[in-house]
Amino acid sequence: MVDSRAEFQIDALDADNPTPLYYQIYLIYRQKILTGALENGARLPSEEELSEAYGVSRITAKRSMNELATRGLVSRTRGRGTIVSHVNTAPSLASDFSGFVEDLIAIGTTTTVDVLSFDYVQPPDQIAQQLNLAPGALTQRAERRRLREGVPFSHMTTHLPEGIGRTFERSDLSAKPILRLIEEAGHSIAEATQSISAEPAHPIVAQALEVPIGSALLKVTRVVLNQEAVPVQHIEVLYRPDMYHLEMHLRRSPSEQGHMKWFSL
Amino acid sequence: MVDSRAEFQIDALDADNPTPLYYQIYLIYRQKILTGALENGARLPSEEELSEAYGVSRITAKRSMNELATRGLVSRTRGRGTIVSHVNTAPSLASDFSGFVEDLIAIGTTTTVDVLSFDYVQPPDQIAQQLNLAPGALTQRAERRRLREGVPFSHMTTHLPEGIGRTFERSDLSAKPILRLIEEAGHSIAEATQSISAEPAHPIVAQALEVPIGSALLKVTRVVLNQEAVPVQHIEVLYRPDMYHLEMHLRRSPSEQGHMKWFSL
DNA sequence: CACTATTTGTCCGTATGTATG
DNA sequence: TCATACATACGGACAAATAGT
Repeated sequence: MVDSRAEFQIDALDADNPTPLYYQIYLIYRQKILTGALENGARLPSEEELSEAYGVSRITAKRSMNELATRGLVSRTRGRGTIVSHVNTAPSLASDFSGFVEDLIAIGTTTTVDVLSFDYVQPPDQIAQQLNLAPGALTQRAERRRLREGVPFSHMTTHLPEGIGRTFERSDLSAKPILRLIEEAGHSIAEATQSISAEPAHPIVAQALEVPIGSALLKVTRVVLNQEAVPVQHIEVLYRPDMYHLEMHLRRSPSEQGHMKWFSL
Repeated sequence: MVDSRAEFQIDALDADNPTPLYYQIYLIYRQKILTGALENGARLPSEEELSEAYGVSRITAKRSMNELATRGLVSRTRGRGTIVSHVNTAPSLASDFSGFVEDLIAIGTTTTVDVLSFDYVQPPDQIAQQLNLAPGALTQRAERRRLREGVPFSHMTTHLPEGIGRTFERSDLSAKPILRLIEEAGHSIAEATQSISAEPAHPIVAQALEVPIGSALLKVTRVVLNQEAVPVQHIEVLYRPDMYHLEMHLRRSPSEQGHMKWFSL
């Protein structure tokens, strides 16, 4: 029953969280600007209003605004206030489920691939299990990064059974989609199971995607099977939410009209 | 070409991020424990190893471990080290796309609903547009929270056109699924468009979901249409990734065998 | 033109939190 | 545990630019 909240009144910040207050407020408005909730030219609350709304001193409110200003998201002028000075140039790519991003040459923009690491390792238990591997078996682990117009876009970690991995080289990974390499190794791809969640950016991933540590990423984990139902690939992809999102269409199944059942298209 | 990285070497923490170092390290291991990457009984690195790996003083490393200990995630004993003492009791709920979570009375566990706020407002432009409303039209905005076994699970913000909203009361929202209320208002639900992304926890949401501000949440935005293709609901749901994820099965479409096309089941 | 309200810029002193050796 | 350095946050006070009356 948390209802003591007027029109634009905002509840107190998290006191348990040691993240500085000015930074928490900075993050809130940064998000509003990057998601387009606050458009270019929009005026932010005054320092007085902010300190009122969040229950902080004016100095702290000011600092959060200055943080936005030094990163070029807003411009500030005495007597005029704080104005958004950021044009949302790159609307986030959308993907429906008709194709993997692997093959997104769509939308006119091209993406490039960086291979960040490439080696053969004993995979974590969970991955070994999902790939149905014998204990101690090796996998080819590759970390790659996809960029659109030079901006990092997604971070992919793939594990392939060693037998498949040995059929190609590190350099092939930046040239061809990995699913094509698997097919060239003689495995006809048939189906996949996919899990979608969210995860904070690990320091390594944060660096690769050029986002702050701990910022929210969309996570897709997928196990791909060949026609004999043998797992041939485990992939975990972390997407920058400001550059990518999934879209899908659901339609109610006629036979289940009374039961709120749906299926996706 | 970021490849300067040994086996378990971990890169430096984010210096730009003013979040305290001990807290950043705490969050990293908290995540590993909650996601099950570190299972109950597993041993964490020693303070010495941590301070080495992250480039911080031993005191800072110690503090991050103590933070885990005071929250009951690990237990620490002199000479023995730091041991995970957390059993992953509630494996995260999975939903395929055969049913909305609205009606997840499945899996034996029951969920309850809190109504956090309930009012009539002029919606943000983007929502007004997606609901195809005239400028200035009102919507019923309700913020609700879903809990499983007392633990907050998801935060839902719904907007309904005023005409539909007026057909029921605030108290109905905690008793019946909202889609059922819409149907009782005479709208037969036919299809929906859904967008999936990730978002950091806003202070208000963080409080409602009992997670740290800024932690990663799974975001699902859905517009539901009735049989006449008129939008009847806009809903934005934020899920705790440790308690919920989406799962789906993809099968290659036979006709597109050569083009890496898939469709979901 | 002055007058006023608004809003940001700058400065002080002090208390507390973070991180180091 | 201690001493030290630095960052964060507070309240208060005053200056300077902007916009409207």
